[in-house]
Amino acid sequence: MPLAPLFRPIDVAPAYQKVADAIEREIVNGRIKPGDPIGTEHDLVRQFGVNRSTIREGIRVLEEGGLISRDSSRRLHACLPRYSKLASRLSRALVLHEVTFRELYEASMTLEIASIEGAVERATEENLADLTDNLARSEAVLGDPAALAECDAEFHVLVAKASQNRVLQLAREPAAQLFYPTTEMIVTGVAEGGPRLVAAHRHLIDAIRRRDCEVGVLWTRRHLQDWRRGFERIASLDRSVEHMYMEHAQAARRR
Amino acid sequence: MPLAPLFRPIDVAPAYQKVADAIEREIVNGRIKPGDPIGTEHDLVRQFGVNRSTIREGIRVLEEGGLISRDSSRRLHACLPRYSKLASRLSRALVLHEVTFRELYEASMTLEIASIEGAVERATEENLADLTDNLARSEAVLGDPAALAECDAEFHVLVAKASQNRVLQLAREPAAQLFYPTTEMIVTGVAEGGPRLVAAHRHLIDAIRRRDCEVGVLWTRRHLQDWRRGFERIASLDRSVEHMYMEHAQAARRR
DNA sequence: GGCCCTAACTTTGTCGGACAAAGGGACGAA
DNA sequence: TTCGTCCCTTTGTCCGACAAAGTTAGGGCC
Repeated sequence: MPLAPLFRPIDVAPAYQKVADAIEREIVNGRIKPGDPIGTEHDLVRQFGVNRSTIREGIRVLEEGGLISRDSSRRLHACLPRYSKLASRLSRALVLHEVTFRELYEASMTLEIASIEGAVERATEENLADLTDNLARSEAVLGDPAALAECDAEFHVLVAKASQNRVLQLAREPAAQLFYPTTEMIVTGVAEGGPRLVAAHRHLIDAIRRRDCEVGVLWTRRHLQDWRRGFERIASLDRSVEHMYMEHAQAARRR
Repeated sequence: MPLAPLFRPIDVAPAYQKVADAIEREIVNGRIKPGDPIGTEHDLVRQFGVNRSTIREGIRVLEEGGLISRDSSRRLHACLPRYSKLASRLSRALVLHEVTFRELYEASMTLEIASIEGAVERATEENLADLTDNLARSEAVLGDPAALAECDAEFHVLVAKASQNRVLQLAREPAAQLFYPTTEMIVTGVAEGGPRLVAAHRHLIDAIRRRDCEVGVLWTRRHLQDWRRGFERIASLDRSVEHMYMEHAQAARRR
């Protein structure tokens, strides 16, 4: 029979990690609210009793995690992590794991259908206005594949927003970010691609406005199947997402 | 008419950020492969021509992003970001955004159904063996809510794995991590909770083995509805996920 | 009194150097 | 060969320093 343990495992984390953990704890448990100032590096040096270099390493960790950021005057304050930034981390991970477009397609089918269902059920007038505005802009840039692809990405973000479900919003984003560059390629290569894309968006807005779930789901399916058909003219669905696609995700992250 | 621009915007990012970006680029575009050594801090000092403090700040950024890590002897090497670690960042974000359990429930319903559908279609013998093993362990710890909740979380990770869709695996994880602590509470508070949970798992494994999609979806629905009923005995679905839940996610991240 | 401009102060980003602790490798002894 | 020891490297941390950019305070001007 083993002895009752006398000692707890000791915490051997490096100091910068402990600094980051301590600040993270205060933010996550709500004692520091988003927007609250964190104090200057010198303040933290005094509070934690470690060197400024150590503090700065801890700050980098939190900054990268999106928990704190620097305002225009570079002062530190807590903030709400932004979905698009976090999602781009995930997109990056998916690329490194070499997921296939088939996985992307299948997951997106599920996620986008769930989004439209939520949107049909709960979209507000404001959501609809945003979507309509997006549609108008899409029509205006029909001849510009890059701009159209960007509009398409934004359209689906808006649909997800209209679902009023932030978990869904977050869950769909990583896959969606990887779609974006291929959409541009498809619209460039397939003549009827642009008009079909915009037509699908119009039907989706209509379905949301009329609260017609079935039509919404139908057109989401068609929209994604269109993407698939277009993509398969270029490459196989079983191809893994390639590294070049990351450039777009990186650009999106900085925005 | 505006003049044609003579100059490109110059890059004013701080040096540590440039260091991180440069290394990230090499990893993401594949010139440095997961597992490859990055070199010592001193090497990087020489290569980038900046101070070691600056290099170290850049390293922290990449480390937090999961792109590089240190092995047993603390040497740096590139690595594949781990889903569970990234997902816990997202879980943390969801908590800070104060998402409701209703959002969590709705999104999970979609994601877990998609997982089981994929698993029914594509699960391998090995997946089934893992699931069966998990079931056995669950039965063994029926009296221990914390252990059972952990088994439940693992079960659904295994189902997602069996779907062979890594995008789905990643998408479901943040929401799933937030479920875990409530499962423990429910199993503790509701006497028949544990047995029902294990029974549902048994039916799910059975459905996967027999490739019976309908039954799989049915039991996933029931399983989640059970959770919902249990949860509603404790609190309203419209309550936002609270800060205390993060403690579990944090523990999971370090693992 | 209110507003603008300058000067002093703060804060950040970066640098150079320093040292203890821990790990790895080489070298010699058994 | 295996073991133990010594040395070197690497990391984590500290100290002090400085330029650039931002902030604050004070004084002069309307």
